[in-house]
Amino acid sequence: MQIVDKLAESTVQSTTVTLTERVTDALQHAIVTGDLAPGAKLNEPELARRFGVSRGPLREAISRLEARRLIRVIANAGARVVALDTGQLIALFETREALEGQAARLAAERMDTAAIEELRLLLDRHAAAISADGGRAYYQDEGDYDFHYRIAHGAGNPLLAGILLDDLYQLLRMYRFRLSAAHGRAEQALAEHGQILAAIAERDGALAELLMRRHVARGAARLTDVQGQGKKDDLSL
Amino acid sequence: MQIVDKLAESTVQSTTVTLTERVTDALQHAIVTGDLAPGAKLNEPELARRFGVSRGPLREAISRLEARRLIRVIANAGARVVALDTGQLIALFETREALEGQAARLAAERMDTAAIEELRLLLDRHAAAISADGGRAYYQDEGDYDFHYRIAHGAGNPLLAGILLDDLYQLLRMYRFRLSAAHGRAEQALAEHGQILAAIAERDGALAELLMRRHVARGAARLTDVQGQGKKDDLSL
DNA sequence: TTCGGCCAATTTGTCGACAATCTGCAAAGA
DNA sequence: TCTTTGCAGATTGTCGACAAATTGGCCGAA
Repeated sequence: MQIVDKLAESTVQSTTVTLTERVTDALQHAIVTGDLAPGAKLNEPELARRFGVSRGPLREAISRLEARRLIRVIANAGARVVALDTGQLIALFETREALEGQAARLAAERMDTAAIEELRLLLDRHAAAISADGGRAYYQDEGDYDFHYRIAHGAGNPLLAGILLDDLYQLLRMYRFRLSAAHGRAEQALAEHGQILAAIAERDGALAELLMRRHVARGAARLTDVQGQGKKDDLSL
Repeated sequence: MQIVDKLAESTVQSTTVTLTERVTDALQHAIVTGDLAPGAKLNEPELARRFGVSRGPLREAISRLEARRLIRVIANAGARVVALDTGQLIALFETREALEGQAARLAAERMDTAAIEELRLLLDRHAAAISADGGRAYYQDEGDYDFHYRIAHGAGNPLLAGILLDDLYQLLRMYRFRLSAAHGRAEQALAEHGQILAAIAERDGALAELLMRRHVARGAARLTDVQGQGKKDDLSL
């Protein structure tokens, strides 16, 4: 916090990007990466100076990130970065399990064969990356959500995709960032993706949903295993 | 829009309610009831005059209602009340099906016996109201969500409840208001509530989930039946 | 008649100042 | 010494003005 964080310049000159959008992105990044720590009090004048804008767009950014559950605002008392704890992590995965299971079911009903084939190629690329990495981790970057992102969109339900990808995704990233999950079992995760895709390709919605729900629940177990090696509840390390 | 809409005064003097919160409530009400029609352009100076506040809190209210999916904002072009259509209605119910099914499952695991008994009494009250009304409709007011509200809370997952009750509830109310659903089959709906509750009381999460998902899906069918009697896609009547 | 360009009016985004509320510290009282 | 109260400073909420972007209407050219 010593220099003014330069807001990202738009690389597409034909679309207008507001300061609020830029501050939202920058603030989100600072939160997800832990630069602004979980539970930390957010000071408006200070952050406005940091990002080089007035308090107006900064307040709007805070409000947007509140909607994404990264920030909690109490009227007249201020805003804080959301605190992380095991209970919330479990709640997040229970919620995602339901939504991603439904997304997989709907994808089995609605995804066209071209998109399914693209997804198969995507998993091939994942497999190659895992081999190159010696099978230690399943890094997808946005790609961990590239598969899930594709399924969420393939479900053909914009509301469902919006909740998963706009409302919950950044909170999940926050946990993943904090837990530095080297997922282990990369081949297993990839195999699960493959099974889900096979069920979708066979248009078996019930099976796709069941497999996806298991997959998400196993992801929860892996993350809580990592977390179990430290303090049980407080992730504010 | 001839007089200034008086913002509701707080009846609890010990807590401070911001203008933004008041404007959010008033604007939400105007949208859900159709006073501000689906698809309508929102004019900031006009609405600020209407509610007797400056544009700042009005903009904050708009942003909050965007998070609740009642408003769609395009940067530099303005905000509109969300348009309603069959596709979105179906998307809403598919999403609720997944979430409410999960809520029922979790409630079966976690709800304590006192809360279950209260819910049983609640259904008794619902039954009495239906009898008094000659069985024509299952009016619950907030009570249609009194049962669902209770289940969502009984699930013990604040994130899941938040999505259902904060993020999606008002959009659902908007559809219900518009479709004026006399649900018909009041006894059937009540019976389904009863079956869900019985499964929860028996701690049978899988059954509770299945029954709840069916119940929500049937609700979708009823609403689309009502809507099917008018224009197929456009609910902007 | 239709389409494109230009301009003025309006709306949306942002700014900085003022009002309202909260928080922390110091002093006084028990 | 501990607790309570009051006050000052800081922060949050709101206001109105200015800047930036959009929209609609009119005019001219094809």
